[in-house]
Amino acid sequence: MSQIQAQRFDRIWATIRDIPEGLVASYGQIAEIAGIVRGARQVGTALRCLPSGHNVPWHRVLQASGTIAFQKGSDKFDEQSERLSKEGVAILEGKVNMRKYCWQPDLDELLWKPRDAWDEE
DNA sequence: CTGATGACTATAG
DNA sequence: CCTATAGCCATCA
Repeated sequence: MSQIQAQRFDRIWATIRDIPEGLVASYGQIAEIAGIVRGARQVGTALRCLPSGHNVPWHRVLQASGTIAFQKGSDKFDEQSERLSKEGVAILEGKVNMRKYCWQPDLDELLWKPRDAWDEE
């Protein structure tokens, strides 16, 4: 794996770490904030490649529709829905009300992150 | 190199 | 709401 790709993963993970507890974001949203155009699938790829021992709240990432990306009934599906419930995010039939729980980072919050560190690639 | 795959999304019917 | 389709692009075999 190249350096650039590793940094891209880091950026994705860092973005997801910024999602506050009790809120969620979509894959496309994470990609956009991380500065990756049309990168929804890459966000999924990055999460799939999460190293063990990470502290990334991957369960706060959902599809744009608010649906959990895993197949209903799978272990991952159950784990994600349980983790979200524990944080106070209501799950109904494997879906979340994005209107209510979607993370909308403030402009301040975005500026607070030094963009210089992102442009190194 | 090449083709298949997927933790995606938007659009159309 | 559901299915089908078509883009998408890093990974992986």
